Amino acid sequence: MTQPGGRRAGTARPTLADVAREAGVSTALVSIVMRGVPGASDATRARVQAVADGMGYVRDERARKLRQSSSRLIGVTFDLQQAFHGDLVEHLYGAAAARGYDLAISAVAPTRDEDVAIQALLRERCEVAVLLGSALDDAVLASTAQRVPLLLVARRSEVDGVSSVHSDDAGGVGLAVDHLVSLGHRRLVHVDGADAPGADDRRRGFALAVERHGLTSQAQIVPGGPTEHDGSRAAEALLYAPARPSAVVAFNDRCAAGVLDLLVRRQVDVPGDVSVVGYDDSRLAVGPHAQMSTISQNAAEMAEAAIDGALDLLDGGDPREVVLAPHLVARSTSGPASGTELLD
Amino acid sequence: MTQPGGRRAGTARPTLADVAREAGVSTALVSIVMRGVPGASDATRARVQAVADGMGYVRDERARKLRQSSSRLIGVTFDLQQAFHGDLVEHLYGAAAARGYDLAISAVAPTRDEDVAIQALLRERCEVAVLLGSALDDAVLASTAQRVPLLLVARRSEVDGVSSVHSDDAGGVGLAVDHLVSLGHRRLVHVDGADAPGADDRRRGFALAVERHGLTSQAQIVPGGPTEHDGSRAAEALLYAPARPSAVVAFNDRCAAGVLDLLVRRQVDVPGDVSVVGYDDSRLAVGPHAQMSTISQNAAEMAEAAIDGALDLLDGGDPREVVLAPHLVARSTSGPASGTELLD
DNA sequence: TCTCTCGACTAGAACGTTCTAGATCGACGA
DNA sequence: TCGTCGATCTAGAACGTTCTAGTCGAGAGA
Repeated sequence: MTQPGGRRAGTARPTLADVAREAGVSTALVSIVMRGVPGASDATRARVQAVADGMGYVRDERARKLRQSSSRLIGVTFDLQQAFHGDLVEHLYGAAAARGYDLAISAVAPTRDEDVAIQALLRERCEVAVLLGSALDDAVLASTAQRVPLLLVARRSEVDGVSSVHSDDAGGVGLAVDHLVSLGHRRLVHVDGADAPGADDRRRGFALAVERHGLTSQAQIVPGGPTEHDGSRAAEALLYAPARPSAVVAFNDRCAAGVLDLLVRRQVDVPGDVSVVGYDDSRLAVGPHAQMSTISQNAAEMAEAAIDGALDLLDGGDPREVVLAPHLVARSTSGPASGTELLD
Repeated sequence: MTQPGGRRAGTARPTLADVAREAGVSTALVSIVMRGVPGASDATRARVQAVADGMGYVRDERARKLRQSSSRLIGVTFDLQQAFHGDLVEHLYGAAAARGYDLAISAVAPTRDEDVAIQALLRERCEVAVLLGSALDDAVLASTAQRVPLLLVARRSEVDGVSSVHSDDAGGVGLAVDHLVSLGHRRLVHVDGADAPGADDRRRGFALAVERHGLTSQAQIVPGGPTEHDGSRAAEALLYAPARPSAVVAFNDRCAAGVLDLLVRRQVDVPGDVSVVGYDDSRLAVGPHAQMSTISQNAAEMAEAAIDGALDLLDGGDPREVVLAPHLVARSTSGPASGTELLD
């Protein structure tokens, strides 16, 4: 007994034809009414709409997209574990809807490869794929770009034919350094992101910024990584360093959270003794356990730029790289340098 | 110039008909080969496959699902902001694939209502909808259930015709209490979840458990909430309480993180002076800043149960409630009660 | 009165699959 | 020699929508 009485109500969903029969008109007319396009009188429009509502008609997106010449569908891959991706996806929904496009989202996770996620999108026949923080290497990106127009978000692309939207990582770290220097800090340290995407740029940005302020000799770059654990480990090492820094610029918020946690545990006053600045303005930054000063990438702006870039690519525009300006969000983990700092 | 030369390569994706023409066979045969079903000789199978690969053929999932009597599609709504939902979605992918089903995921976020997310799934014609931690009220759930079989995850359902999979919240809190009592703790406090889903059950579970241990008079339930901030606030109040508790059972991990953060800031030793147990075993629990003892809901098991329940519903099975046993994960925020505790 | 236009509506062909119902053909047993 | 069978392949109809190319009146202009 697979189909009989036990079957859920409403499983046989009404189609255009059902509505048309009920209303005594053609399917084409119902289609016109449902889409809200001109071609029907107000009277019949109202009548058909009422019948459709009464029957609980919901259009079949699959059939619609199959028929339409363009599917008006944007594919998005994102990492389930990354909070910032969540923010981006949320705003992508809005940005796409505003331009009359739908989103097909496909998740990436430890047990679900990026390839698998992209393949699923291709099968959905999205017109363009937006990859959030892709970890694919250039060769794979290039071959994927043969199949579908590609736009990378939060990652740079050197691959021919692939657009990208990312923030100015070097500049962002520069903002953090400027902020700390303006608070009187002189001994700055950067806990870097090791080989994480964007780590090179942020390292470079730190080096440039401290040089700009003439503080290179007092600055230091220590090995870190993208996780709390990396931050924690790096902070521990710093505590035993001969000249303890007065301010830390971490690779990202998770790393900064690790740094903060260790400092708090060791009774180091933040920001009294040491200031800490993160990067991303993820949800980690706004918990009460860390009203973290950080560099914000502005997910909404990034999402808008991504959708714009994707549609431009669809219109035959040339691939391009959009670099967004990040901005500083000063919260409670950064403050004036202590007296001893100012003296040296 | 919308279509001309600038167009991305590969935009016109090959169809079954293209492959068939190229290989000199019928579309039906290509379909047979692509699906890997019997009905083609090994020789032609290999030849057609080669042609398809050469042309970069990818099947159109939309057309396929339109044609198939059953779409073999499971719709899932999840909250982009909740880490545990991410874990669940990951395992849902696996569980669905193992049973030959695809997943259509639709996100819920502050700017994207659950209604909107569900409507999108209905348009995709999924056969059954799995709602993670739905916040819809019973009336809306009931009317939605008229349109598509419904299964709630991580939430109880009193609604007729709706299945659910959730863990035994009361029992889980009981495990936490048992654990703490076995470590010698006597003065227990529960920072509750206010009106968050599941908070009632957990509150009840705490009351039952302390009663079971004959500790009701020394136990206390204080108002909290589901966020770090709530936990922090509650912990602050506890520090000023006349009889400081020796162990805290928090509503969830975020709440526990808030508690922990405040305790650490106030130089309260965890678990030396106070033990803290969370609930969820989310990623929050495993950061280095809090190797948190917690109650784990086991996302993988829950996802399996959800898919099983959803497919059972599809097969005409009666709606049912599956209650999973949570288990304790003892990490470093819970330890033996201090001497003073043991004396009283 | 005859044509012309315009609004309201419809018939039927797509879209790219899968499925049902054959067709074709060589082999094999009687 | 003939029918039968199984393996291999194909024609054509679905699926539910949108789109193209109409039809049909009614009113306007000549």
